[in-house]
Formats: sequence, structure tokens, C-alpha cells
Amino acid sequence: MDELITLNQIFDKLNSYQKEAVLDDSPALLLNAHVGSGKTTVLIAKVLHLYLEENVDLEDMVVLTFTNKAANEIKERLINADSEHDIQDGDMPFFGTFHSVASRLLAHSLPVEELGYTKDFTIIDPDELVTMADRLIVENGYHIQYKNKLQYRLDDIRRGKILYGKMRNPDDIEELWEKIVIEKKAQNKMGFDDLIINATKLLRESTKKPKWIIVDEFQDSDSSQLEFIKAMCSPETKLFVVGDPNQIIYTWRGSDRNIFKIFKEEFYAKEMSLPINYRSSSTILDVAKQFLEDRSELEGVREPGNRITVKNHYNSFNEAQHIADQIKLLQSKGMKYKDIAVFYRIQRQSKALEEVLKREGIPFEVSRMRSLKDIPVLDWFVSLLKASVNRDDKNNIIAVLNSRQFGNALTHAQIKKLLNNKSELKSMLLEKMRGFISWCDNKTTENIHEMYNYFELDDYLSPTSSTYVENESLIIEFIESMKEHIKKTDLKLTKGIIDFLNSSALYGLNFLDDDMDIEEDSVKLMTLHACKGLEFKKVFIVGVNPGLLPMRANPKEEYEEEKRLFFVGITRVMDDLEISYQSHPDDYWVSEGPSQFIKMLPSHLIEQMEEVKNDKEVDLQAIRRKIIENKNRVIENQGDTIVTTTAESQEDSTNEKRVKHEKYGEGLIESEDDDTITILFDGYGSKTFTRMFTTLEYL
DNA sequence: GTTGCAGCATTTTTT
DNA sequence: ATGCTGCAAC
Repeated sequence: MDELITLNQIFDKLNSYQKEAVLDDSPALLLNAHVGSGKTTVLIAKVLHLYLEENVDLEDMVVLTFTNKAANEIKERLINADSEHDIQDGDMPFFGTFHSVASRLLAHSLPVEELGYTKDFTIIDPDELVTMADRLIVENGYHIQYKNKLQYRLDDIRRGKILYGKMRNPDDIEELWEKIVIEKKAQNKMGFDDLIINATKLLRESTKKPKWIIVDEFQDSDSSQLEFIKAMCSPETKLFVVGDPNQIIYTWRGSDRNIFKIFKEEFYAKEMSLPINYRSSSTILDVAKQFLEDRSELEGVREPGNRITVKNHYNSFNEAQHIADQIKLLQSKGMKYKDIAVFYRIQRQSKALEEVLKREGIPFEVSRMRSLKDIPVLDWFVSLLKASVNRDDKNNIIAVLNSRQFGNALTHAQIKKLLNNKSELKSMLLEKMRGFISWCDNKTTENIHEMYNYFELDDYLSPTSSTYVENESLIIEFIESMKEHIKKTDLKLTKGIIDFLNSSALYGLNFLDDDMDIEEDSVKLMTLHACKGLEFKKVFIVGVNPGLLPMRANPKEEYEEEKRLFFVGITRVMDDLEISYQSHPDDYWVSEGPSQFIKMLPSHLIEQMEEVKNDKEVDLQAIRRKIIENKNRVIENQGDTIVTTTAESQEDSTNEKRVKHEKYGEGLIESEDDDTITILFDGYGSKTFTRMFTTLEYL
């Protein structure tokens, strides 16, 4: 049996806990997968075991994840693991995120008509929902408070919270929400949550049930996702649910902290665990355990390894500079950039790191979310397409015509007249949108790119503008990936476009990544939330200051989540961890000095505890202010050439080329500009510093 | 409508 | 520290 070899190979590598989980046949199994315990491997082995040994069709399995990344990894590993059997992407129709599986069921098999939709429904993303809300507020004259937080407030109201923050008086948010619900249905649109909720309603009545439901990262589930799972179950359906309660870090966006308990009770689930961590040195695990509620279960198999390092820096720039120096050192010793990561609590903290790493010539990649809003031309073009394939899509018609940059810059009132045919004004764009579906009828996927001329896009992208070339190529690229998608799905043109638009709402802008030149070997910068599921040899966790990490957390619940977040960060580390805090944090609400978390680190596991000599340190904040003042002055007196000088470079350095650095000793200035200075140190080599944050003595 | 003042939040993010 | 919001006063 040739095809079984791969399964056997995988199976042989499993430990006894993992094997037991793969072979278990209980109606419902809750697998407590501790960090680094080979959770995904078990999940893959489970699917292969069911498919190859138990003869369960892949189409009878539903495999649910929370992110597209996780879903893709699972599918890819299955495709690769069983080359003999030739598993194809198309063989796994119900492997995907909760939302994509729900969306697929709604678009293809469930009777959405019963809920007042058609199969051509489109997905409304949160940005568009806010735009819709804004319009409804104006049209109905609603009084809405905290309007800039509308998105959060709409999320809140969906979960039944009406007042925001310390708001004293209620406003019209409830009426607004009711109008939104009606409007969404009128426009044949579903929000992300509607996908799950509507699918759940219809699945309860459906007779087609899967044989197995497998859920990854179950700890991130909320109650509506649990209902979705429940609705898919027949009495014969078996459940295999994997997750780690120690990695619950998303309760603030609705995941249920007691989901494991609820699951166990509702499904009478058997509980098993994967306790053995293969990833981290035992020192790292011992450190991590300090932040665990139940420390007993996590077992390591690795040697003690190096102790961890704790460092104090003056501020975020000094911290970044130090990390850059360390990275260079590690790299010179043979470590790859991609084995190194820097974690922080909030997005904003990446700034100092980005600036310094860029200056030091270290390749890095920041993981940051992107949305269509960041690429105005695609934002507009997607609106144009959405409005063209959905006749009821008032939102996007307005967005297209209203746009100053690309559309006709029409006011809402003008658009209203136009839509009611009460206007002498004519909009070519509107005509084109209205005629698009019939235009598609005579076209095939092959000539989809003709839509560029159909819409006469050149007129709207203003060929004289500086961004024309870029915008044009973005649209052509977009149309190209749309073409690929439609070819793959084998749908009719209009249907295919709808399917593509819906999947890009769910998949984000992934298709653009292919064309981005991302440096393979680069240092990764990310928030602690984004690091879940990854691993690195060397990790820096920065800004471990009171108020920042842990973040000011009032209820005990939130403090516990901060602990779990720190735990997640530490457990990404394979070998070396360096934690640092600042004496002069960037934000006023962050306190100086080490946070509670640093005090929780067992001292025998810490390599060194370096204190910064604050008395001798220059007040860098003051220098920074001075530089900004100077810069402003330069802008004010643009006629004059004023050379901005910093406290460090006040000496006339044109003649004096030798300097002395506190740490590196004496050296010769190689080059310098407004922001940086490069010095060749005697016996140390050349180093580049940020002027602002370097104290140099001119000799 | 505009202005001034007191009170407040400040974060993480996938689909 | 800073900017935003709601609210009262004009």
C-alpha cells in the first residue's frame, strides 16, 4: 500500500499523546494542546488517518480555522504530505475559516432565499458598513454620539451593549442599528457576522451533515461560532476540537473565556492533552510558566539553554539602537535575520524600530494589517465593481460617484436626484454601472480585461496625474487576479466577479502580496497578538513597562489576559530571549521602569540586569524638542539657510574629525548627515548612530 | 453656530 | 500631554 507510507511516516514520528489523539474515536474530543506541542501536526495526521484509514471522504470533513493563514497551512501540508494520493485543493471544499465555509455554504447550497437574500449576495466589510451607517445617520437625522468610534459602537450593539464608555445619555444608536439591518437585506448584503448567523439558521434545517468537524485554535471561538458548529452536527457527526486555554488573547473582541468548559458540558466531550513542548529550551519554559495559571501541565524535552536577558534603556530609540547592534552581532556570528523577531504591545512601537533598523541597513518586515482603504484607487474600483454587479448596491453607487479623486465628485443630493431620474445631469459612470451585467453576458473570462476600456477608466484615473501609472497597473493587476480566480472556480463572469469580490472581502488583499518584493531573510517586527503560532530562535520583547506591558488593566480578567499575552510571546522563543524596558517611555500614560512582569521573572534564570546611569544621561526628550523647534524655524525662515544643530554636534565638526564615544571609545568621523553620523572606531570598526540619541565628545 | 470648559480615553485585530 | 466629546453658555 504505497499511499499509506506517508501516513505511517507521519504517524511514527508522533509521541504517545499525539497518537492517542489521532486514533481517538469519541463523539466529541477536546484536545488541550499546550504551546509548541505539535498541534498542527496532530491535526494533519488526524485528517490523513480519517481519510486513508477510516475511509472518510474529505468532502465529509469540515475543518475550521480562524485565519486564512492557518487554513492555507493545513491545506498545503495535506497536499504535500500525500503526494501519492494527489489531494487537490478542490477536494477539501469545507476546509477554511468559519467565515469562508459559511459563505461558501450560503452561496452554493443553503436556501438563502428563505432569509430574504439571493444567491448573488455580496459581503459588506466593516469599512463599508460604517459608510452605510454614516449615510443612514444623515438621511434619518439620527443623533449619534462618539461618531468617530462608530465601528466599535456597532460591534457593541450587536453584542447587546448600548452605551459606550462612560456615556450618560442614550442616543439613536439602536434605531440606527435597526435601519442598518433592514438596509443590508435591501442591498442583498451580509456582514461578516451575518455569514455565521445566517448559515447557522439554515444549517439547523439542513439534512446534509458532515461526518467529522475539526476545529483549530478553538480557544478563539465565540458563542456564535459554537452555535454554527452545533447547527452542522447530526447525531452521528464526530467532533475533534483543538486549542490551548493558555493562549486566550482575544476575549476583547468577543471570544468566550469559558468556551472549553461550555464545550465540555454541551457535548459531553472527552478531554485529552498534548503536554510536551518541543520548541523551547527549558529555561524559556520555566520563565513562561510564571505567567501561567496552571503551571503543572507544561513539559519540556530540551536542554536548559541560555538564561534570558533583561535590559534597561533610556528610551525607545536607545532600545531600538541596542537591538540593531545585537542583531548585527548575531548575524555576524552566523544567525539568519529570519530567525530573529521583535515583539511589542502596540503597533505604534514599531516606529522607532523601523527607523533604526532601516538606518542600520538591517532587512526587516513589519506585520501590519492593510485594508483596501490604504489603496484609494482599488478602494474606488472595488466599489465600482460591487455597484456594477449588484443593482441594489446604493452604498457603492454613492461611493463611486461621490469620489473627488476618481468619480464625478457629485454631492449626495445630486446623486439622489440622479438615481430618481430627476436630474438634468448625466453620469456616464452610472450608465456604465447599470449596463455592466448585460455587457458581461457577451463576454468570457478571457476578455475580462476589456472592462478597463468599457468603464473608460483612463478618463477617471486622470492620465496627467503623478499617480496614474501606479493606479493603472494596480487596476490591471486586480483584474488579472480576478481572471485567475474566475478561471479556477469555473463560474460565469458576473457570478465569478461576485465570488472574487466576496472572497477578497474575506481574504483581504492577499493577492497583492505575490507581487510585493518581500525580503525572505528579514527580521520580523510584530505585536504580541500577531506572534501567536510562530516561532523564532531569538526574540526581543520591548517596552515591558508598567502600563504598557501589562497594559493598564482594571478588571482582574484583563490583567490575566495580559499575562497570557506575555506568555504567548515568551513561548515563541526557541533559544534566546531578551526583555527590555525604558526609563523614558514614549507615552505619558506609560510609567518608567520595569513592569510587574519583569519582577515576576525568576532571578536565577536572568543573565544580567543592566541599569542605565540616568544621572549622566542627557535629557534626550529635551533635545528632541529642540530639534523639532529648529526644524520648524528652518521651515519658517525658508529663505535663510539655517543649519540645525543638536547638543551633540554644536562644535564645528568640519575641522575636528575625531570623536569619543562613551562605549566604543575614540574614532574618526567617516560621514554624517542631518540625522546620522558614521564613525570609524579605532579597533572596533565602523558604526552609524542616530545623532539625536548619541552622546559624542568632539576631540 | 460658536466657544470654552470639564471629563474622558489612550491598546490588541480577524473575518 | 493631547485631542476629542458632550454639554452649557452665549
